[in-house]
Amino acid sequence: MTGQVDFCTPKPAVFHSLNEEELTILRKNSFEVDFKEGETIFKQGSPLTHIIYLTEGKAKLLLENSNQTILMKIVQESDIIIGPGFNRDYRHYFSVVAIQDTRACFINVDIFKQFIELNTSFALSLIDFIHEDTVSHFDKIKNLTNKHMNGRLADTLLYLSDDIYKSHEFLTSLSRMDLANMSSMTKESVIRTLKNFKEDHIIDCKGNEFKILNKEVLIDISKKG
Amino acid sequence: MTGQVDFCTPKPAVFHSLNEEELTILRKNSFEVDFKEGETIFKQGSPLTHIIYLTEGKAKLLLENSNQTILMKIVQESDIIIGPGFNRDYRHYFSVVAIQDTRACFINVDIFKQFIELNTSFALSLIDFIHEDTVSHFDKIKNLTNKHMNGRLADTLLYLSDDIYKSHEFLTSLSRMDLANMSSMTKESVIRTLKNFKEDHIIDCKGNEFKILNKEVLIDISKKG
DNA sequence: CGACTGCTTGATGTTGCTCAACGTGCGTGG
DNA sequence: CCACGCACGTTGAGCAACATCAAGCAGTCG
Repeated sequence: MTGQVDFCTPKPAVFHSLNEEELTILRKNSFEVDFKEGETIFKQGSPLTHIIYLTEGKAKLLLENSNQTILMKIVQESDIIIGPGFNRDYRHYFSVVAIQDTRACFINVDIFKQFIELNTSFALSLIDFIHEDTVSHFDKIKNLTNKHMNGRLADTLLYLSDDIYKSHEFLTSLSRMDLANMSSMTKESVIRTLKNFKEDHIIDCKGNEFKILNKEVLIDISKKG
Repeated sequence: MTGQVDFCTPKPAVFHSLNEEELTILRKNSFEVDFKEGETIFKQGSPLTHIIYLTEGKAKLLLENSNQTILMKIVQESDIIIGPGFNRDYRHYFSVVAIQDTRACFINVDIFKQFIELNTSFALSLIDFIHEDTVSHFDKIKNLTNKHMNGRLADTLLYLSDDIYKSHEFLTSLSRMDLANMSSMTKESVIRTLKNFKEDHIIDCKGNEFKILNKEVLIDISKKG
């Protein structure tokens, strides 16, 4: 952590439901912190004292385990991060680690809870937001049980291209191991599968630079599993 | 569907947050329907017009797919079923099928939404409830990526024994195929693994009757994967 | 009684993990 | 400056886990 700025601007869509008065309270009770690439924003198991959203940069959301790490998703600007520990055991159920230099806004959890108690349309937006996550969990579970390595890695590449880097060509700071944890395979299998995709001219990659050459085929592989 | 009774009693814990007036509205806007074993209570993809909870019996919650079915969990008396389509696209994201004769209470979805808008402590309970589900999804994802068949089937048996039938000895209407869909394996593998467990005197089973003989070992298998 | 559904078993094939070895770039300390 | 360790990337061989396929069996329902 290198910097700390007070009064961050609340960007996530959930906050659209707040009125001016509430936004003022929010601004007064939140602050920003800068993280460098690789730094942990918060750690699974630690106390959940603040709700967080990113104002800049990207971070990976990790489900950790003695044996294994699962990369659930990449969070980026305007993504709000509320774990299932909120209002329950107040613990973090996952870790969040910056994959770029990142600025995060911290909102005191009690203030956040007050908004739910005072503003029902905020509560409703929040429920919508959590449900959006639920759908992605369903997708993840379906993919894990249905798809083979080709399909899962194709999914990961399409996710990075479409949702995160928003280009068919991107430079990422994610390692082969990260891609493996995203697709639930070993790093060796990631390398082998990428090699196959390259040989079939579906993608091109050198180091951390990726190019999607034939998106249709990639989508096809993702669908067929 | 064989019967229909008006004015069901709201049992799920979420409703504890409602006051007398609201409970009256709830009773007036809900009704019960009886289902026989095997009948579909609602189907994935169909419109979500009612929130449901069971007043009697048990049902399986299924994520369906062209190739595969995933049995996510068993719902039973007092479990409320709110899908992620609520307040979003109003579609069901999973199917629910009775595994016993079951009575379900249907609550109009608009009325349900009104409660969230009028009663913030109800909204907060609901968020807690959805978060509870999120934790179970995390567990499912962890299990799928970490554990081998032995561990996954041990999980399923412990879940049925501890959470559903609440006895170390139970008779179930779930088929071998259902157990397979719960543990994401094939029915053949379920049969083989059950046989191994029997040979090691960890469980005993004849047809649909199950007995857990050595719970400690079963827990151990579940942990080790 | 015959068709059907669910259960069981064995043989066989595939997927993808593990392990081991090696290369490469980068930072650190002598 | 070089030596060294370390993290990451790459490749190949062998093996364990698990699915698929095929066949037979038991119970049940019209």
